[in-house]
Amino acid sequence: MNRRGLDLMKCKLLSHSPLEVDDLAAIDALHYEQRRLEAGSYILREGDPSKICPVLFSGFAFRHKITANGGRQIVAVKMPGDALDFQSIFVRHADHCLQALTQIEIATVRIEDIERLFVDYPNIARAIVVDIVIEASIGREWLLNIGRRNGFTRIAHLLCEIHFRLAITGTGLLADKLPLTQEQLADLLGLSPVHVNRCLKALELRGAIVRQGRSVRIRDLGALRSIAEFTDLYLHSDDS
Amino acid sequence: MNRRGLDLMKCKLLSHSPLEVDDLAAIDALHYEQRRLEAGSYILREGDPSKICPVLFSGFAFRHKITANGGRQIVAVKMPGDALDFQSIFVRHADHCLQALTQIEIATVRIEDIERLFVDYPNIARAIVVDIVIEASIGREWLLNIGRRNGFTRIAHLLCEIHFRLAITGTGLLADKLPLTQEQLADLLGLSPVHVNRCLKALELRGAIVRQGRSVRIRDLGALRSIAEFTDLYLHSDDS
DNA sequence: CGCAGCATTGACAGGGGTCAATTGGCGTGG
DNA sequence: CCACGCCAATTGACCCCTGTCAATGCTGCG
Repeated sequence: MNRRGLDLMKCKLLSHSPLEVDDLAAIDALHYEQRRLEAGSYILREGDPSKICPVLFSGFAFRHKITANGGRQIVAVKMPGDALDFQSIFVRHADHCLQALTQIEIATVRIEDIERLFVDYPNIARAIVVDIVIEASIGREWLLNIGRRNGFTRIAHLLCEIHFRLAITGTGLLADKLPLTQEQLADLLGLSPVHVNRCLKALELRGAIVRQGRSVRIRDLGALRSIAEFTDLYLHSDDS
Repeated sequence: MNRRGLDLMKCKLLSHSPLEVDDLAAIDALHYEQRRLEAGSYILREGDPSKICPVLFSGFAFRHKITANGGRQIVAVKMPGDALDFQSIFVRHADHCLQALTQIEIATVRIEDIERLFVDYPNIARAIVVDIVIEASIGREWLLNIGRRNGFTRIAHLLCEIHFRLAITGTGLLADKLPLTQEQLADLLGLSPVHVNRCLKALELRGAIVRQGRSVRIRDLGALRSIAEFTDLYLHSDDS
């Protein structure tokens, strides 16, 4: 069976926390069920009780919340190797929805198994919490991004972030195309789809990105970084 | 010596996590130094190494981040009883600034002492992580608030949140006045000070709040809740 | 090859930002 | 106890960024 997903997760955890051989062995020994989900499938809905902790093998997923009058805000994006819901270990109900962005493959691990790892393996426990803390840090940067940067800069910043986060497990956005529609970008950035389109056009005029068909690709990472004044400190990628 | 602050913290932790007698005793045995800080004092700056974990005895504090061109965004507000920086246990450098909002009293505990609690007392470890997870959940709601609600609704939502969070340790905002200037409200909500003023005026016209002098007070919590479509699910106040 | 859904564009409007002047509250010093 | 000065709040004028609406192009898929 394909274990690439768990390897990616180990890679992610190792990027910020020191794990020993027996820690890694314990992760390898995890029992899980692999499933493939179509783009748009719900993995978890707001208010659901916590039962599983899915790990993302391939594809992208996201968390979102919805306003009473229908406004949707994406509050986190998850990438291959990410554990999708460590927090279920700690609270009874989900405070947001978790949904597949592209077609994805996930491994569902029973929450009790993760809890056992948390109790029995201090290094893993720490790695899990570091993971939660880093996601929170990314959330804070998003608050700054949405609250205090204009559309143009905001998009540039997001593209930088996705690039650097993908780089942690090997690839970056320079190589791949962005797996987000403009409507999803809009929900992610607190903008309207139309305005996202305008800003993307402006970024292309500046030579920072290329658009071909329905896909976006980074062309000049340096330009993008300087537009966004991007620093990757908040990703804590070399912290321990 | 005044132990009211640590009692408040125990109260906060107990509101979401079951702690036993010996857990509470371990907290009581913590060695700490009490300090008083003026409004505006920095407790921690972005990039600082992690050395201490302050607990807020009285007054309010906040986290903020700054854009390269000077825009400031407040990304969290902390209230009496809150531990201000559990996350320092897990990452090497601060990714944001931590500052006193009003005059405050804090107890500084050495990070090693908290780490020891984390390792030796599983219940406390869990309570600490739950605390981190809840702060992250609040951050997600703020993303929704800033990204998808207009100024008027956005302020109403914030006032509701502060009221309910204060209620966890006994008081609510109905009784007290809001300890935030309009400029701070602006930085908190991703608005301009002028627009905050306009929205507050509108909220007063609706009868939801009262303003006297420089202070804001909730007058009709029900009205405020229905304007903001407020639910306190994301505060996880009765989760375990 | 035709349809469905996303992307693109223009026109227009409004929420919210900016600037600047004025008011008002409150602490401080005389 | 009053006057002064500072800082926050308030207000009006103006404009731009961004949202909304609607029409038109694309493009990938069945």
